[in-house]
Amino acid sequence: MEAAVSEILKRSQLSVTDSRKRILEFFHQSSGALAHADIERLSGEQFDRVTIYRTLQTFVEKGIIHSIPTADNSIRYALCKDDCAEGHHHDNHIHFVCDKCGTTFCLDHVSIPAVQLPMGFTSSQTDVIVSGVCKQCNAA
Amino acid sequence: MEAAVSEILKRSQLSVTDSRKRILEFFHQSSGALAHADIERLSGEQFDRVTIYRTLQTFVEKGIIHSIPTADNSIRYALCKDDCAEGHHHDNHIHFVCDKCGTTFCLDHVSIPAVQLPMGFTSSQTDVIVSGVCKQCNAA
DNA sequence: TACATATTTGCAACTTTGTTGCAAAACAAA
DNA sequence: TTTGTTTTGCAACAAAGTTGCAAATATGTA
Ligand SMILES: [Mn+2]
Ligand SMILES: [Mn+2]
Ligand SMILES: [Zn+2]
Ligand SMILES: [Zn+2]
Repeated sequence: MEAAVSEILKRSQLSVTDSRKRILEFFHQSSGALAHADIERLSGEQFDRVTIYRTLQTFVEKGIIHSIPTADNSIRYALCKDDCAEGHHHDNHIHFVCDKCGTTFCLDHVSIPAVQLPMGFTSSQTDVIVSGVCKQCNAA
Repeated sequence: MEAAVSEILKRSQLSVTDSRKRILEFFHQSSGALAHADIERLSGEQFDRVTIYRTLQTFVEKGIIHSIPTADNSIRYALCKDDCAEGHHHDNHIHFVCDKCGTTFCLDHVSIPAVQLPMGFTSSQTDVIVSGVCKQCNAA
């Protein structure tokens, strides 16, 4: 794990530092998306708040994670899959927020439905956020 | 206009006050959605920030306006159409954010597409935010 | 390995955004 | 007009995010 995250950082031409390794590990260990506050909690007093802000920002720029808009207006982040690179995200999937456990999932295999816009409007991006109850919570 | 907004307030069983009338007028005069900061700017020093927060909250509860999730994580609000009432919103439309002018539109006549969720997931609500270039900006 | 250079971090100070309690002001009903 | 209820503004606070800068850490080279 430790070696794997270092590789990812190097591939993105980032210096390999404690905070970056640690924060990237959190994402690999988590099933859902993480907010700034989650990382702050997970890391205890290990890093300064500012470092977490800057690390998340850097990861987004490098195409390592993407940010997720949610209905309750809290920014969350999740790992990008394959083909995101610096300045080029290709995260064409919908997001699901569980009303029970609060987890935010990337549903990678559900593609974004096409919407028919009124005349004159042109679209560059479509975000879909579905809320409801997730698999785990429905089973329980 | 002044009389019209007073009517709406009374219908929702709200006291008719200066701030409520004024803020509701802003929404009727605006083509797009408004954020708290927009209202603060539009009203100058006329009202306290706290009053604006409380007024928006009250309007949402009464079904007069609805809040709109946006990709840049700023809450915006727009007027509800017909059949929203206290505690019962029926705003089944998508939202469009223009990358050029920044305006957020409610596209009332575009219905929410159905998405096929993975086994085990059940949905209660779907939010769709399309970004791109709006009619006005495309024409210009 | 040691050094020089470039990058990142932590701290402090600050801004912006949002919340709460409470007394004064405004409103609604009689 | 009077009375009781609701709303407002103020103050104080909490949470969230930003910026500049010096110290610490990482990287590439000798
Ligand atoms: Mn995602
Ligand atoms: Mn709307
Ligand atoms: Zn769940
Ligand atoms: Zn536009």
